[in-house]
Amino acid sequence: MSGGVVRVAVDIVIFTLREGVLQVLLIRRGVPPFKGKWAFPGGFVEEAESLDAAALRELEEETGVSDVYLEQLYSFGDPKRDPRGRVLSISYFALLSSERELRSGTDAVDARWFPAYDAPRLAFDHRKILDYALVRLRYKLEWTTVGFELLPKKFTLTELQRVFEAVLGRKLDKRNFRRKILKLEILRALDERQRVGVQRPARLYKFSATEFEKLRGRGMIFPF
Amino acid sequence: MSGGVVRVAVDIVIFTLREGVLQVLLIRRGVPPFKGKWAFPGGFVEEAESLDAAALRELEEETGVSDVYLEQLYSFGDPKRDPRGRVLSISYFALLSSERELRSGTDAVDARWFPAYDAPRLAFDHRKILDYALVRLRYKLEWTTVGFELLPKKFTLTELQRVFEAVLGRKLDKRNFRRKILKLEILRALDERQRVGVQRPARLYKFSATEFEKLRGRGMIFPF
DNA sequence: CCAAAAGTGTTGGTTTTACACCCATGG
DNA sequence: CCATGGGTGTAAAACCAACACTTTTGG
Repeated sequence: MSGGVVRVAVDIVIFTLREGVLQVLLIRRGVPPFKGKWAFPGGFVEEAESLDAAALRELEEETGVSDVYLEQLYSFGDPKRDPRGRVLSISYFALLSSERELRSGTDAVDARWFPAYDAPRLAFDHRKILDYALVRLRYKLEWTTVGFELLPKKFTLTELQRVFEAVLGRKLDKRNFRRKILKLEILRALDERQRVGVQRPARLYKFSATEFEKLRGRGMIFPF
Repeated sequence: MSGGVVRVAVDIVIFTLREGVLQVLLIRRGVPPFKGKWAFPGGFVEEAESLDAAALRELEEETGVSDVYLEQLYSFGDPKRDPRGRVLSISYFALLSSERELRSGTDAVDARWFPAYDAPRLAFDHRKILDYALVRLRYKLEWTTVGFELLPKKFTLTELQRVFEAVLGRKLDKRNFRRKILKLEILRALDERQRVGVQRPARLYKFSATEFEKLRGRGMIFPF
């Protein structure tokens, strides 16, 4: 029994959709190293705390949100990634539905949303983490149901399409998109409508978890 | 700056194909905890060593093989997963081509291949790691080109089909399988043949990386 | 000539893509 | 009656699943 002793941090890539743009939450570092640079929210894992619990705790501490979609992304362990010494980063990615607000205590100067595809220079190796998170998000959007996590409980089909377009970075055909989504039978059409502008109100839908379970059974949803 | 101090280990799920069966390498633990139980090869990450380097080193130390397909799988950090104290496990999975032999020094009593879908009881939380590795392997087999890593440089289409069948756990149609693989245009047909039994010799193929690169460009191969 | 695995096409159903117009609403 | 986004169908191409016989070889 041997082995070097290491400190372990979690870093969380939090995505949301604002004004039809995929955005990521960054925090400006107030202390060295990389003081003044933008970085992902995160922090050290505590004694007797699981990795998932640490990620949830940091998320809650830094943004005030809980009960969000969260999954482990990758572990970065280059011995030189942190100039302070050996720090392992277990990265997570989280999806925040577009109607949710950060805790108002979160100082606007220190925490800001940036377009995920046009982020500033990042501290540490966080650029690599972001790239990896984007790959993962694009992939999961197409093959799983995580896309709904970026929307409120009730949403229109056009809003859902905007999520796909913002993440994938390309326009989709409205008719084909609707046919494909509806054929999955994972949405429940509501009687309610929503007026967005001056035009015809759009029907609202909600994600139907029971239908989703059937899909999992058919092996159509990938578990990671 | 704070944070609990943790020891970090890598654990490696090594798959290969023997006699048409997907197998996984296990090592019998000679010391507590879980003395006598089977576990994945692995060990502690050293000072100034990256996670990937640690995984490669352990692989080489415990099996004598190097230059294999290796990718990070997931990090397990339940604080109670190791009775000795806080040990993080960064799990990896590796694919060994079927013709490669372990170092003969590897004692047959202490290191053995087991059918991956019928493994014995495992130490620590290694059962969870194995399940996760199998999910990942099945998925990557269908969507990437990792399948070739389980075969020698030159192989017949039937051998390739056996890899798919062993990993996916179901029979595939020979004609459909061949059409699908050949349509990808990632194989180069060789002039050589290989006689396996008494019957008609089978044509040999090799994986063609240049064609593979074209596929990546078309977005048909997922990068993880 | 027998046994064994290699090799090879067709058809029907499903899925995907490309594409354009009418509808409901408020002002 | 205009502007705006909501909502809808069809046809061609590509893809997928099911299915059986002939070929080559050594003994």
